[in-house]
Amino acid sequence: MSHSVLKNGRRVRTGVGSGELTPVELALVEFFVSIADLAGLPKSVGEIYGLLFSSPNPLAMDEIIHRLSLSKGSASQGLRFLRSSQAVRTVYRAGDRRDFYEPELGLRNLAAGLLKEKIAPRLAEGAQKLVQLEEVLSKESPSLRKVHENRIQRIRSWQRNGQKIIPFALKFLGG
Amino acid sequence: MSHSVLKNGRRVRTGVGSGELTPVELALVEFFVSIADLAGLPKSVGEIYGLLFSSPNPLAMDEIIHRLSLSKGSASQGLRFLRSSQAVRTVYRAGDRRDFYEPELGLRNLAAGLLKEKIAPRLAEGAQKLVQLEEVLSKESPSLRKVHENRIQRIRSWQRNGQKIIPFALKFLGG
DNA sequence: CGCAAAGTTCAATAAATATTGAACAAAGTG
DNA sequence: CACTTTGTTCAATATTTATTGAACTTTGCG
Repeated sequence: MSHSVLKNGRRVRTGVGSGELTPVELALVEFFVSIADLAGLPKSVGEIYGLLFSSPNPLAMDEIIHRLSLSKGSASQGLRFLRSSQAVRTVYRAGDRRDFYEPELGLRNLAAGLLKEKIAPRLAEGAQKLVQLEEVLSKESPSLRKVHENRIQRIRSWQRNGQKIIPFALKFLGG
Repeated sequence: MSHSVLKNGRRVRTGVGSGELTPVELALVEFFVSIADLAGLPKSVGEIYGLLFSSPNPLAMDEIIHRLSLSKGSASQGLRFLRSSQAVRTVYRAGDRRDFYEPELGLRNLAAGLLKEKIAPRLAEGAQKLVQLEEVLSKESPSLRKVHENRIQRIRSWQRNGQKIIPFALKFLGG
């Protein structure tokens, strides 16, 4: 349990040591891993957010690596994603060169971040495909073209309705 | 209906044959593949829905297999998923033993189906984890427990807000 | 019935994705 | 500056997930 590894000189007090999580931390990490999975994000991203969520104070990357037994690469990439989607904030600590991280706790902001970072670009790409589509439409027989124009209208209507919801849903989550 | 490969060795030339898609079909299939990807569904599911979406008339499984060059297994499993999430309906054709499929075109129903089939079970699983969590909470030091109780409250509030949105969002999508 | 077409299942395999770790860059520190 | 700590990048590898195809079940028809 508490292998409090005194690294260089005097790091005393390590509540829980290397690669181990308390039961509560473990449960929270698992919870967020399952959310990450649902959202199509790497497990490591869920683990990192979960650990930060369970921590009373901000953590630095090396602590995250240690507690979760992650590689430096995964931790760096995971934090980059969480930062860029505003799921995590950096916190500065006097006399420490490392960046410390704390989780965003507002669902609204979490959702908005994911939306911007993960979903919006894909939807744009999809819309792009629709444009290409219109170009080839004219080459079809009139009857088939009518069917296809109809269906594409349908997609357009989906897009409009989807757009309309967003600001509204975000407001809801803002509580 | 105009497509066919006569099995007695002769091919009757028709619109579009084996494993080929017209440009419009291709664009629609790609569109839905990118949506499937966004939603964390297998590519094949997107392909199947896309092909059905582009088709003026219902298609049978063997036609889908042929046009998309899919295996029987993928087609069967993909259709099973689409059926179970109500993204696709079976249509009966007199004198034909095969099941024919047509796409659901209403965004509301599509969304509701995905929600029920893919999302809801995962969220239930997540809620389950939270229950386990409460059990171990009591073993923590008072100050840490306070922090954790707080954060778990936060998750609860996320869940409540999420729930509230759903019927509302569906109504929005209802056209 | 017996046969053939339609559809399902699932172990093996292929394809896609995440993770690792070693090489690199940046930024303080003394 | 040389040195150490911190953080990034990305090719190689491990892990996860989807797809295939052959064996099986089911269904309808003569």
